[in-house]
Amino acid sequence: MQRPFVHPAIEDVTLEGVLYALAEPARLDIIKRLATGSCGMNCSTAAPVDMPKSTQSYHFQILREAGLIRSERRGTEVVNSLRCTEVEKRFPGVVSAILKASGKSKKA
Amino acid sequence: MQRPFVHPAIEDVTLEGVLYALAEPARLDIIKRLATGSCGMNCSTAAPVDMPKSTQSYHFQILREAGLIRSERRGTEVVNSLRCTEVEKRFPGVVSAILKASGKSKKA
DNA sequence: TTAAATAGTTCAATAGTACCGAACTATTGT
DNA sequence: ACAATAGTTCGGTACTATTGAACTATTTAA
Repeated sequence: MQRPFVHPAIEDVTLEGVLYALAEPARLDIIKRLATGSCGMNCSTAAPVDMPKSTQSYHFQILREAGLIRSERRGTEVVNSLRCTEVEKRFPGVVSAILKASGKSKKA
Repeated sequence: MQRPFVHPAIEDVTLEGVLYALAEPARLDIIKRLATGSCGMNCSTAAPVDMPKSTQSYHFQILREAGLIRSERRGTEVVNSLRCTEVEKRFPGVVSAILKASGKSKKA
């Protein structure tokens, strides 16, 4: 039996959970990818290329439970979309500043 | 022999490191405490009350290596201060938005 | 100048979390 | 009904966090 996806209500979303989720480069990557496209993406498309499916699944679960994404099954795939508007209202500037900063790399 | 404190140059500070450091509630707590006082604080003062010293030391090291604080020995104690201005210039809005958001708690 | 007090660091062992292959579930198309 | 596709769950291994005990650094006082 597969458990249905759990999405916390926006008022139950915690800053700790959001930061924890975004602190992992692979997960921040997923969020960045979702942020570029305007529509939802399936897991394989949103995740880094050579990441094992079980690891993908794990990271999507963390992002979902942190309140950053919404996942819904559409046929054989699971479509993931950002909950940016809600999260931005709850913690103004946090996710947007992180996304903006995420382009920067270490200078050589 | 005790190793001297290591402080990364601001251009070597990574978003990943900053988020990782702040994703831990104990460490965010330390940063919040340092942000309220305008001057530096020793480790015991800045850390949560009943945290063992070895754990304190570990967390301060993470914050230091992430580039969020500067630590310097002053007599028997180590004075820690924020590197907010620098970090804010490198990743505009990130730390300030997190600090602003950090007051919010789950609704009952 | 040594001894005690204070403040923090380091070490090493244990406890907890992440990662990923293998097996499983759900849905669609033939 | 069967194969294909997309993702989930399980369980073992590998990594990370936490902490008591021992150590280091500095100051103060005898």
